[in-house]
Amino acid sequence: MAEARKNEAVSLSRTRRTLPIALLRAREQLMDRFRPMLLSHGVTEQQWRVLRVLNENAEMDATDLAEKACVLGPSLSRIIKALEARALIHVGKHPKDGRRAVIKLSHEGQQFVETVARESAAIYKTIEAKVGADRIGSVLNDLEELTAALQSPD
Amino acid sequence: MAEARKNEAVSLSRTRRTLPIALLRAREQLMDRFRPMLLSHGVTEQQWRVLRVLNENAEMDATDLAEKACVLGPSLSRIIKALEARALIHVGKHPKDGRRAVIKLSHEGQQFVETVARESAAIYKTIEAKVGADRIGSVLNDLEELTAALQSPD
DNA sequence: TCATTATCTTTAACGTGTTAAATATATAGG
DNA sequence: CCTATATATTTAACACGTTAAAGATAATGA
Repeated sequence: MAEARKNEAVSLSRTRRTLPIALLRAREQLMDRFRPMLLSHGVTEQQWRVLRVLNENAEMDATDLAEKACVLGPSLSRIIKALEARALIHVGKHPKDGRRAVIKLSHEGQQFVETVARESAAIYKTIEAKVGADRIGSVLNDLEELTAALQSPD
Repeated sequence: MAEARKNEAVSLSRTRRTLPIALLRAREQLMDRFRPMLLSHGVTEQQWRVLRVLNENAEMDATDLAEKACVLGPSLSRIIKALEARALIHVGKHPKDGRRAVIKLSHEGQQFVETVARESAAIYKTIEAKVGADRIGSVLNDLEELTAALQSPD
């Protein structure tokens, strides 16, 4: 059994100690705590990101919304249909540029966001209590630096 | 424009400075650098994770493989079919437990992993050069601590 | 003005994520 | 031995991720 554990440790150091997988695992651990709540409100994680971004920006076109909510264009097209069908958002056209959509929260959408945001904040607090706000801050700083470094030219 | 930038900064501090989104963004930045290479070899990111884990473990059942490769059971079922159809893996049954599968790399699979692993390592090195090995190590440590804290009881 | 090129959004096709349920085999208790 | 329960894997259904391409509108230049 000591031997088996040794082999496992070796394999972990190879695939697990790699940035993409470490990021994926950490994210799974986190989302496992949010998903049941989102499911109970009938939204997916991605739909929720879109709603939150809209709540902070009043009016956006699809390109900006996709960028800030971290979803791809094709996914956003489907999400917009779903959210519009539930009357959580309004979709119009830009008056000066017929290509652009103008997307905003409906009144129901705003109320929905408030409700879910409260529950989301409560879950985030339990995570903070467990992990430590300082550690979360340090991870966020590291991740921002990492992302910035990857985006820099060359 | 200074005003527009200020608004943007505020919104970023709200949705962007949140653990799930920061993890997602960092991961996207990284995978954008690996995906074209994987696509050129005809494997998805998830299939590649499965192959790598198999390369480090010789023989596994589906449950362990799914856990270590960070894919869900239903996804693994589909991935196994795809990789078996390409003869990159062999799938058998556990001799003492008819429920379990026994999955291992084929000879072609081993060669495939070697080829792709070389290119993958080269890409990882360019990332290391850009980001700094020290920073990567620090992010990995933070993420491991975060994941451990989230998994701890209560 | 007209054709060309660029930009915004959607559609298509296929693979994966997620949840629930089905299937098959093992194990435990009576 | 037989039934009930647990475990391993697959299937189903629906949403998103990813790439490529199509459709629609703007901007550009001859």
